This record gives sequence, structure tokens and C-alpha cells, in this order.
Amino acid sequence: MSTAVQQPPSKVHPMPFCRVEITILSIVDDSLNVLLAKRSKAPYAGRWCLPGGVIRIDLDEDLEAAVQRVALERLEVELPYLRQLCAVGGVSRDPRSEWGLSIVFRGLLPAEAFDPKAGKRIEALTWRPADQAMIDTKLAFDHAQLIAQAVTATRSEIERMELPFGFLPEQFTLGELQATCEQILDRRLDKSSFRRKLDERKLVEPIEGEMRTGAFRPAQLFMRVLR
Amino acid sequence: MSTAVQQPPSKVHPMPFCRVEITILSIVDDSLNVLLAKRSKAPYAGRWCLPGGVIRIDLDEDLEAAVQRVALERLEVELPYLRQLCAVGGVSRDPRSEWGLSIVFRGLLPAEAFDPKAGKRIEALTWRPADQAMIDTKLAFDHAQLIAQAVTATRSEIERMELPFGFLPEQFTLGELQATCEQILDRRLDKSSFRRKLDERKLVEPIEGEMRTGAFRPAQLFMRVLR
DNA sequence: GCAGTTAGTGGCACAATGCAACTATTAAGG
DNA sequence: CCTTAATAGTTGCATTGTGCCACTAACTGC
Repeated sequence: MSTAVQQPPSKVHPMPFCRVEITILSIVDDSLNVLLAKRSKAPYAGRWCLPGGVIRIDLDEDLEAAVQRVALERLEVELPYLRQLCAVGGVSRDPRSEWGLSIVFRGLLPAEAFDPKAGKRIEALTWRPADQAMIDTKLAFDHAQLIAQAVTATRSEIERMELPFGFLPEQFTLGELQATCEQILDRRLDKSSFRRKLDERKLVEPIEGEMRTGAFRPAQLFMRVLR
Repeated sequence: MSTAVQQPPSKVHPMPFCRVEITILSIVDDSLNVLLAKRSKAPYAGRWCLPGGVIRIDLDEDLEAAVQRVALERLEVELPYLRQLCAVGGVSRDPRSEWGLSIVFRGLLPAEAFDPKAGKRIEALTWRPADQAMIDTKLAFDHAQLIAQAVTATRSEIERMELPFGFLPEQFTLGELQATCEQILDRRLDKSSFRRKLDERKLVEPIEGEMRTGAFRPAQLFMRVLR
């Protein structure tokens, strides 16, 4: 028996280059936007892409930890509502024909919680309307497709009444909640049936005595019900 | 500038050990079963696990190709209905504390199409009831959780009327289709509302003149409508 | 006090669903 | 030849979910 077969395969076979990519969505100017970063190096130098980074097995406990480290290092932000979308891997994802494997995550951030121009960031960051980015053929790699997947997944969550608490403060009015859903879906929802569903499925809970006052009639404040 | 920063990170940082795992489901004895393989080596020698294998960047075009190669090599089978479920990765998935990354796929096979005891296979293979496997704490690694995810995903596909054509022959009766769905969900469905949905959403198409004859009244044969 | 705007509720028509009964068609058995 | 048993396929109806619209309530600004 040769020594090679006794070696664990990790030593025998080269492993793919492993990364995490992060699709961070937010509501900017009343519509769904995605955070893009400008590439400084080849390939695709000068093009926009999703922020992401290499998985560091010496630093990261698991995949989520890798995402949080990358988000902190590159964006100086923490992502509380994180969801894994898919993994994409193959030899043709990179024009240099390197075998690349990316695990794609989606994060939700309220626009107030992140200013792409703030801080001492090295790289250029910007919000871009999601409906535009998902069909932008100029984006680097296969990132337009990944954004399309993230948007589709997020919209179908709303259709199933999985609410976008990641876009909302802890306390919110039902009007704010509905407006956020409408901005994600890019269509109007019916108020009474929206509230009926919230009620039947006990998705939110009124905070006794707490009201949002403002220009017009005060509104009851609600908070999410943890499942 | 040091030479290290000019190197691509794949050369600088060690990459995780990358595998694909395959949850193959089938209907055996009128209930949902999952294909398990017996481990011959440590860790978990003698325990059952999902079949899987290393991603070979020298052999595999992409992730699906890796799954098909592993299925062919280890199981001598091709998997036509393949779906990616998730990626799991981290340092604590392997008791040896090696950083492991697995991309998990789900395949559907009709029981007739695969006999775990057939052929000249090296390893022991068996069907196991899915509801039992998904809570079996004796399975190797985190594979019981992965099976639970696969079963949940498959059941919610049926709830959304994504039909399990992978379990059916090309031509089938509506009774066979409904029975398959019931066996996946492990509960009875209403015949008339099931057929109404098939009709409204145009999911299947009758094959003119083709009938399944048998013990009782002959039944119209149908085929899937490609979307 | 009135107009304008948002908050919150209630009614109704229509669609989707679950339940059950009914007919149709075959084989088997007396 | 008729009955029985089993599956195939359809129909009616009650219940529930949903979309649409109208209504009342509460507040600001003029």
C-alpha cells in the first residue's frame, strides 16, 4: 500500500479557494437597495461586487463567524439578521479559471445603521437599487445572479409573512411595518388583510401605553413576538 | 511591499477541507427513507452517515458535477433531481477538530431505481426511515440534522405543490401521484382539492388514450408539464 | 372649526380549501 | 348474471381566507 492512500485527502488533493459573499440589503429612499463594493484589483478592477472575503480556518469558528469577521474588517458593521442563501462553486466562476467556492449570505440593515461613506474605510462602498443591481451585467463575477437570488428569497419571505425585523427598530408602528414590506415587494399591500394576518398568527405584540406621536393621529407601538 | 500580499490568498491561507454530502430520499415500504452508508474508518467507524466525498478541483467542473461524480463512484447511480440544500462549515463538525466544509445536496430516487445491496459496491448501504434517521443521535457527524433539513425542505415543497417527479415514472396516475405526496408528508390529502390544484396550476397533463389497467377501474395516465 | 392626513376597524363579495357524498368502472366470486 | 369490493373520478356545500372599500377616530395646521 502506498503512503498516499493513508494520507487524509486534504493533504492529497488541492482544495478550492473558499470565500463568503455577503448580500446586505437595506431600504434606502423607500426602495430595496444592496450594498456594493468597488474592486481595486484584477480581475474586474474598477467594477462593483458584493463585499466578501476569504474563509480563514485559523480565525473563524464556523461560516457565520467568517461572515461576521469579514463584515467587521471590511465594513465595520455587525450583522444581526444573517441568513445563508446558497453555495456556488466551480472552475468557471473566475475568469482566471481558478476553482472558486463561495458561500453566500444575506444580511438586513436599517439604512440609518450604516453609512457607506462613514468611517475610515479603505474601499469604496455604495447602496444600489436592488432591482437594478440584479440585472446589471457589469457587476463582477456572478454577483448579479447572487443579488437576484437574495432579492427573490427576501420577497418570498415577506409573502410568507416572515417579517423584516432587520429593517426595523425594536419598536415600530404597524404602518411602518407595512410600508417596509411594501418597499421590499415594490407593491402596495391591503391594510386590513395585512393586519388580520399579523393578528391571527400573533407575529407582533402591542407595547401597552407606548405610542408614536407625530404629525397626525398617534399610532400604537408594537414589538416582534419571538418564536 | 512584501511578496506575501501580492500572492493570491489561496496560497497564503490554508483552505478548509471541502466535501459534498448527498441526502438521497426514496419511498420504501410506503414511507420516506434516506440512503445511509456505513463508515469503515475513524472517526465514527462503524456508524452510519450520508454518502459524500471530497470536492476534486482537478476533476469537477462545479458543485453539481462533484455530486454526480461521487454518486457514480460510490453508489453507481446518476441523480436526475438534485437540489442544493445548504452549506455547513466549521471547526467543530469533525471530532478531530479539523475545519470541514460540506455542501449538502438532496436527491430523489424511485426505490426501484436503486438497490443498496446490488452491484459490486465496496461499502455497506441501506435505506432507513427518514423520520427515524433525522433524530438518530448515533449517526456520524451532524448528519442527522442534515437529514432533518432535507426532509423538512422536501415536505414544504410538497405543501407548495412542487411535485416529487423524482419518485415517479414518466407516466403515472393521479392516484399514484397523490399517494407519493401522502407518503412524503406522512398524512392523508383530500382527493378533490389535490386534483383541483393540479388542474388550476396545470402541473400535469393527461396522455391521450393511455390508461393504467389493473385490478380495478382503469386510471388515466398523466405526465409532468415542464415549467 | 374645518381641511388634510394617518390610524384603526368593519362589512361584503369572491376565491380557496376541506369534507363528504355520489357515480363510474373494473375484477372476482358465487 | 348479479353482488361485492376496490379504485377512479366528479360534484355540492360549508368554512375559511383574501382583496376591496368604506367608515370612524385622532391629531396638526390654518
